[in-house]
Amino acid sequence: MNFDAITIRDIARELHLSVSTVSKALRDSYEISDKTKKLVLEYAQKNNYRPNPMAQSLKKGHSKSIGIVVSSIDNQFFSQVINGMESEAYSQGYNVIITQSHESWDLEVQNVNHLTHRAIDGLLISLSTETNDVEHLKKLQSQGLPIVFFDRVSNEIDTHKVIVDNLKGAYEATMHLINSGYKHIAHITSSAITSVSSERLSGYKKALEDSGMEVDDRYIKFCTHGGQAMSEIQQALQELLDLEVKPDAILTAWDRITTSTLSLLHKFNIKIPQEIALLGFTNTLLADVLNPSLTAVQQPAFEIGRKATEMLLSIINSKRPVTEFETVVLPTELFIRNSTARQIAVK
Amino acid sequence: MNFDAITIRDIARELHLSVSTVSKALRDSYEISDKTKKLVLEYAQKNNYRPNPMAQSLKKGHSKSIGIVVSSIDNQFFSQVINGMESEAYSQGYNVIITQSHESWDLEVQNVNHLTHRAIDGLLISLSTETNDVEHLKKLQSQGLPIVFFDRVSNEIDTHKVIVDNLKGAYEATMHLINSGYKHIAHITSSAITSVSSERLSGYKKALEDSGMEVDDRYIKFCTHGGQAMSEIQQALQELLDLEVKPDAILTAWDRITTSTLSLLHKFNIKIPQEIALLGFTNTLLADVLNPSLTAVQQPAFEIGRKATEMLLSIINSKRPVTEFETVVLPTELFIRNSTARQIAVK
DNA sequence: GTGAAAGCGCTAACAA
DNA sequence: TTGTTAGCGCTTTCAC
Repeated sequence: MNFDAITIRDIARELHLSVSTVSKALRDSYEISDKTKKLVLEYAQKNNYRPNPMAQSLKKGHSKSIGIVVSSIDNQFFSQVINGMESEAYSQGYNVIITQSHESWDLEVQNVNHLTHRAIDGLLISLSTETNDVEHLKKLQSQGLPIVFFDRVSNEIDTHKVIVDNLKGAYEATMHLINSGYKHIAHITSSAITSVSSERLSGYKKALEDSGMEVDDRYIKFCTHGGQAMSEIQQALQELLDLEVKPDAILTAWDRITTSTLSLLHKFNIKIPQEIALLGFTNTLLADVLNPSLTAVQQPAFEIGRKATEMLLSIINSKRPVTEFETVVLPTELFIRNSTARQIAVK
Repeated sequence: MNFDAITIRDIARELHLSVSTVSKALRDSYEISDKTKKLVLEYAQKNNYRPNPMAQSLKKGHSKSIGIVVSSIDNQFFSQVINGMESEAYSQGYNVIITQSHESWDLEVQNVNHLTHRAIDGLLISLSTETNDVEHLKKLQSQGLPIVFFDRVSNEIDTHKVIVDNLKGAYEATMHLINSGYKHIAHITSSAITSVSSERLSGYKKALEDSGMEVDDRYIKFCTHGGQAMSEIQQALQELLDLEVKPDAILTAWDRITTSTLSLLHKFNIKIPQEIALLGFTNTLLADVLNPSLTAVQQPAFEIGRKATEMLLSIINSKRPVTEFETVVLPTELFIRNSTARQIAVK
């Protein structure tokens, strides 16, 4: 299969002009006479000429597009983030290329390599759960690729970052559970490697400690694959249910873990919140219509994406190397719904 | 900001070799001695050489990547479709570039133009709700860009297509409602322009007719923006509720309309299914844990994506122009849950 | 086994 | 106002 698209050269030949004249006419250069411009433009139009973006990029040294790596787009948090990114990027004349790591380090590396270097002018990335080793990103950065982290960041790399106040978000969430009277609050999170998990874990612990409650490791479960597999979460949950004192509330730290836990509690026929209350980090638009409606810690996803992109573009457009980096911390918001409603004793 | 990445030329200069030798060594050509290969490879490795994909694409005439246009990735149906596409594409050494039209014709055209021509080797597209005019696609196709439609197709363009049996899906869904005893079944769908909507509408009508029930246009509501705006759906719903005989069941034809309708019914404090039953097309993974659990027509999204990609790649890899096109029709599946459960009269 | 050179489609400095 | 030319980084024939 090959293209029979016309090139600038074809136009030049046909019109008995030089390629440069055509090129300039097409770009409406002041050097070219109106008559020639008109001629060229009309011919181009008629023959449906389109510049070859690759040749343009190669020539100009940039592609006017930025790469995005997220773990999974079927996570409303990330799709909202991406909407924010698109919005900012488009407004500045950039396009975005979206790829998914599916929480796998291998795929992350593969995607980054594809997007790599010059094919994109900059990279927006949220690390996969598995990612521990960020050498692939360090190298790219040292080669001059502007990178901005959002959500799951690495502290081994110095660059702009956009995160939320995970500690506070988890703290407030846990406090809400404590204040509602729950006594045995479990925490299901992903791998402790990620910045996000460890901060949320700290918030959870701090709330317990500040309330004079004991932090019991048996109530903390890690899903190292980020809960991509239901089985992983099922096992974590089963272990919690097998404890001599079952938890009466669960704080889930990740979008997918939250929704999966909800599904599993249904499957196990456990009443929420009567038997176990559930409070989760999630950006699903359906929180209100879940059964029960879900108390949730929500992140300003669109703004995260918008801000990260704005920062990335500022690096890209900077005349000189940027060496001063900034970390923007946005607030989370707690929406209280029925899944944590303390039951009034029914007589 | 500019890159100081090394090129094949730098390696050649440093190693006192020619560019062509380096190029060949890098590609492990049989012409090059092991010694030289080793030398080049090591140097490249050490200095973290990466080929410039744009130059490669320009030279080779293809980019090994395919473009995807969907209306919105925060729709589980599309994210599942995309997963299927990625899966097939990766297995054949292709990458995917995802863009969103947000149900807007303008954005669709803009995205297609960006992905356009040579920057991608082929296009997978589901039309936006607004899209009526497909000239932009016709032109591209006539220039040789392989295009495969999925989900929302255009019958003005002759190419491979992957769809589901929308008529049957809607027919069975409506039949389920009828058989459950519902008498006044409303239908909320998007713009009738799209193939999908009109087929589903036909299925709905056919079921009513086959059951000897009257098709009443007042019970059919169109959301021309695909339900992107909640207000649109709210108005449709309000009009249904204002009818002298309120519907006792609603069939929603689109993912977003389904979930929004559910939210609105909650907001209006309408009991589902007691007052109004709800049955919708949706691929959300949360159908089981919604309140109430949602009877849904689900599409084989992953397979749609996989199949469409397989077909696209077959065109791309075809030696000669493909002129025989095929439309694959996959089945939908009806999952019966509580949102349509006929109430046993409680004494 | 290695290298010179042409060219993918486009842009832009410089000539005419 | 128009044309010539030299690349952008890479691949690939064809010489040596």
